[in-house]
Amino acid sequence: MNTLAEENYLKSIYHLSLNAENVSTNQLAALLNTKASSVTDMLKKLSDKELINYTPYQGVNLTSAGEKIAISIIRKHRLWEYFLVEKLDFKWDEVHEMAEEMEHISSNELIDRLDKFMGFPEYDPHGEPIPDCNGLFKIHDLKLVSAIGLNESGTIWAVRNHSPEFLKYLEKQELIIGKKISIAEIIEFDHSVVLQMEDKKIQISREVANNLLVAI
Amino acid sequence: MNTLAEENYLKSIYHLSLNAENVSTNQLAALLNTKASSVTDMLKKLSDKELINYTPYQGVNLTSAGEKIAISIIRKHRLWEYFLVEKLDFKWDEVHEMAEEMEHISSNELIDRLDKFMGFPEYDPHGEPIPDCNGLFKIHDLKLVSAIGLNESGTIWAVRNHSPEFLKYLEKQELIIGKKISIAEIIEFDHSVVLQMEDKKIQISREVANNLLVAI
DNA sequence: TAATATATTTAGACAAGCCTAAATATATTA
DNA sequence: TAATATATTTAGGCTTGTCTAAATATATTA
Ligand SMILES: [Mn+2]
Ligand SMILES: [Mn+2]
Ligand SMILES: [Mn+2]
Ligand SMILES: [Mn+2]
Repeated sequence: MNTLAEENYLKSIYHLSLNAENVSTNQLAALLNTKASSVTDMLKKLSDKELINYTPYQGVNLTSAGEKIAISIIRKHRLWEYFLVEKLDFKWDEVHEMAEEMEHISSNELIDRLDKFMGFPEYDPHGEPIPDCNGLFKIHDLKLVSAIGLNESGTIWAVRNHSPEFLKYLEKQELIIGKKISIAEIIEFDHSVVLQMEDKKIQISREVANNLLVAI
Repeated sequence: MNTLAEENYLKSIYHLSLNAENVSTNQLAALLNTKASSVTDMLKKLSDKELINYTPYQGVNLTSAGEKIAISIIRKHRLWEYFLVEKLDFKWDEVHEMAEEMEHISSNELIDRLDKFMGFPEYDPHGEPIPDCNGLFKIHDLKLVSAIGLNESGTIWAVRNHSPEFLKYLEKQELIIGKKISIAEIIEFDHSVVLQMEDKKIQISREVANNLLVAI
């Protein structure tokens, strides 16, 4: 149907669109680890296929056909991550790269049966919602730890970064999904945050706080 | 490591090598649904990588490095077929095409854990042996139904063709793995074969007999 | 063994996806 | 608003894997 490269571009446009209406060439180049000129080439192709709306110099957004494809890739990614963790006992920091390959297995019948086999899970190992076979998924009102105020509290719900380094660090600090935390102190100088947990206080950097989502 | 195209060539060379010492350019072109000139190009590449022994005009065979890769692709193919049938309830005639994609998922750790998850199965849904993580597998002395004599009997053990049409036909005729049959008659004219089964006789064409393997 | 048929390789081309360098458009800032 | 900086696109090229047509090697057959 669509090539692997096209699918990866659509998925990246989808993810970047969550933060800004239009996605720029350079944003895509950075996320896809490629050059701006390569991105321009592909944007023309996707535009010809009517999967994105593209006006030169003005950035892009997905058409509904493009969004549908993006969501189906994300559904596959998250279901395979769930499978790897729940059925094959991988850790949450080990599955992202494998899922990057598996998300391109084309059969929808396969992924729907996998979904059923696992009991229709709603969240992947990183707390992200898994779209159902119609592309629908739960949207929670989550906040970055870096964006909540002093003494506010919440429950760790999801992470914004799937790198093994980040996930291993969180695990070591016991900052896992479901944990209750509150903001004990915000360091003005470097925006580090001191978290009050049930049994201890820990300090995390601004960068960590920027990749950790809580439900208030 | 190796590209998808390279993996498919190695796998095809492996399969064709089971019947003849050296594999010809045209045999590969036919199996891979491509042109002889394309095959020649790829043979040069694989030869440069020392995955095959190639002498122009003389056909090819796998080096031990090439064979190792071919067997690992076949291991993945068969384990995924087993997974699709045993865990996701697909029928044996539905899984081959999906496995053609899944066999290229690169992680060996993943496939070893999948193997364990399923209890280290020894045969895939088509009766073919699944190589273990060291590339070792059972070799049975099987015979084509077309190659056994009048009144000889055996047990259907494996099929040589994975097309949905063939497999559906076998299922309709109850020619499934494990069934006992004997040769009741061989029609001289077109080499059709009449099989005696437990409760009935059925006649199959030479082509079907050529794709059905029995253990004597 | 010479002529013919078949198999294989070579030559030249193309699409996809990527690259670097240069040109051009947009944004910033003086 | 003019100069400068940044973002984006265009031009031209490369690699992989494919193709058709032509050349050449091997096999078959008279
Ligand atoms: Mn992931
Ligand atoms: Mn995830
Ligand atoms: Mn198969
Ligand atoms: Mn099989």
